[in-house]
Amino acid sequence: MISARELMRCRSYDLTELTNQILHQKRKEIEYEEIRNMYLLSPHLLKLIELTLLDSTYILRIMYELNVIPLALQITNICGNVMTRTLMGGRSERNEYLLLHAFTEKNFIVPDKEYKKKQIVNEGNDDEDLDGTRTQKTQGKRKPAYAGGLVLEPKKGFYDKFILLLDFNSLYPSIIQEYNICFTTVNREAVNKSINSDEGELVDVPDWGLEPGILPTEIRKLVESRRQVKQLMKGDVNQEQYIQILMKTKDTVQAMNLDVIYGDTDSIMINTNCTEYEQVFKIGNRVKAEINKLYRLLEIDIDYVFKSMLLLKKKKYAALSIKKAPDGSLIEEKEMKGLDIVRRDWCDLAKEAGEFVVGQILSGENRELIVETIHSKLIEVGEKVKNNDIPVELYHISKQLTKNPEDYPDKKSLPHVQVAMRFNSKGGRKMKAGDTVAYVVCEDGSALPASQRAYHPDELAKSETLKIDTKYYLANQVHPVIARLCDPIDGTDAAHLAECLGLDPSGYKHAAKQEEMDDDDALLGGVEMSDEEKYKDCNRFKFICPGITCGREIIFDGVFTGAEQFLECTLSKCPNKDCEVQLAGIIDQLVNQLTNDIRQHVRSYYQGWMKCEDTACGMVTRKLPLTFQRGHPICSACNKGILHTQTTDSWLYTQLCFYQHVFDYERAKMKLSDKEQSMANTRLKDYKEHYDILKNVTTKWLRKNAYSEVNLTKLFDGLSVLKTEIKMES
DNA sequence: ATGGTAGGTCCCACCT
DNA sequence: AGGTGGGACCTAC
Repeated sequence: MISARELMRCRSYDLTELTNQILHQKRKEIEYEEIRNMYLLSPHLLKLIELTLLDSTYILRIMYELNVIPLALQITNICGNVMTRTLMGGRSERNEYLLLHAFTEKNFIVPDKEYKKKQIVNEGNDDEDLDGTRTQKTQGKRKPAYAGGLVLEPKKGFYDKFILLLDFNSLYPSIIQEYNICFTTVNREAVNKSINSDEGELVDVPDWGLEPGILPTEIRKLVESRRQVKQLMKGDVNQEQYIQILMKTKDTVQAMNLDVIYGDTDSIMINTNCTEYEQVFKIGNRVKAEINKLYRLLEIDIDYVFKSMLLLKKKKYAALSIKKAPDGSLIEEKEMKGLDIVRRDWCDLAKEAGEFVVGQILSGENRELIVETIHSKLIEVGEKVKNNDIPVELYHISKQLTKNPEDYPDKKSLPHVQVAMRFNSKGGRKMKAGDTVAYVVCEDGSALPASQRAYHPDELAKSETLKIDTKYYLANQVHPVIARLCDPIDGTDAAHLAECLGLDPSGYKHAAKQEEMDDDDALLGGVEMSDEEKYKDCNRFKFICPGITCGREIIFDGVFTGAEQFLECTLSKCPNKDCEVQLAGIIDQLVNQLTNDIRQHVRSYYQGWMKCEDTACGMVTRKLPLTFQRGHPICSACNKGILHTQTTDSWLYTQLCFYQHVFDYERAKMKLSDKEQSMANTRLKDYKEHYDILKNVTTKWLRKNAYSEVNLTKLFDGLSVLKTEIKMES
């Protein structure tokens, strides 16, 4: 059981489940009451003995299948600990032994191990023992000892363009190597002070000149040997092609807007807005190259290319990954993270329905068709449930006991604890901490809340009166799982989904979708945007006509006006009929105006007005607060929200692109009819140089500023956080 | 005594 | 009635 916990993921780790999962055999369970009876007749007793021996062979065969002994031996050889201890689980002891050997070899004397009690958030005397020592009986949340990985707010929604997933390989080990983090190199006093203070002061990274520490050296050995093993396992598949891609990276000169849609700790997801596999790889490799330049050892790499993706929440998404097989064909694979479907505490009925829905959404089919298919599937599920046409196993819900059942202070409303208590009261095998309890929610004639109507599957099987609570399963299992998946999908909503399942839809709001589109999203969104859309938040270029009798405000929205034989250039003359001013003749004034406008925007960008992200607070300030959380300024008004700059670099970038666009003669020409194009090439062609002058003004500003070519901002935001982390923020 | 933090979701008690 | 905070569980990294 312990080894299986370490080596595989499973709903439950009891022998019946493992035998089923690994050996694909059905183990016969004997109920406690039966055992006594089996002693009454010798054939029955023989049967009992036979079953017991069979259990032993199951255990041996499972260990064989999982390679338990060779793997444990390998770990023990590497760490130099005791093999029985390896087999007993517990990871830290293995690390301790590995380091003890490494330090001893270098003639260090290692201090005795200290056992420290961990601080509980809610200070109080309630779990103080008689002798005054603090116990950890109340496993209330501890205050985290240090800050963990940053998780970017995802740009939720469904994507059908290729998504790149890049991640740092073995981030923490690499950080340790990159910055030479070791017990021997880090200022331990400062670390302890930092841990014990509430402020979480930062500790400096070790000086660059120091000798490599023991920890980084050991980690390098481990990472190297792991890399070798991986290489051996991979064989020579794909290598040639891999290198070739790498070589062509330089060719991708085209400036691109990298749209970072999500990231968790050591990874970044980029919407490439692209539908060509090879092209996606080029983009990915460019990013990779940019980032890897920054570090000595830290290395980012392309992990996945997703063909379509449903991004729901932090740590919750589904995607269709594609890989090239050795024969060149593309292999698709579903990748699901965090969704209810991958959790064991939802019943299979809900999970299977959810799996179907995810499959549909990712299929890339026509949206209306998908919605229709989902609806009819739900109608089918609803009817099957009502007609008792569902195998009872699909209703099983599993939850693990984290304490022994009797140790829960509030067991009344924890279904799995109640079921375990009843099970234990029968005598025989006792369910205890770490066991997984299966239960079903039943109608039992009482009016109690669902959480108090949970029964062991055996109780349901034996009872005449208990019945599956079908409404609970439709409303509280299937519906929420499906509704969450469909949230970003247009054409359906919680109420409609409920209706399909045969539930009363009035309780579910026909609410608008949860759309969290901010300016950034609009700018970089997943769909290819029209120019109007892309530049909708931009300031237009306005100019007051200097004509003595005119003074008209002229708005430049493009190069050409009118159509066909009446086609004109916006620079030819003032739009005021009675005004004779030739705009192309006063190009210097226009250049001045444009330069001023751009300066204004750049200034406002550097002035750095910030706004609190908490809309309830809404604080606007230029004063940088004194408190930071992982590199982000915290609003001093509400002490909660993160302050964001109002004129963002991406906005400024778009604004400059907009000016460029307005004066782009060649590009505007492409959109004209054939007849108009020929006019643009003849009668109007002299205006081109005037537009070019204005266009070049903006191009110069775009070049001048770092935010121009590639929008890596978010990405580097993430990276700077990583840098902060290695300063061991407490 | 027996790796960690971040984060979503459900449920209940408690408050306004 | 509706918000909030904490416990419990499970997952991502």
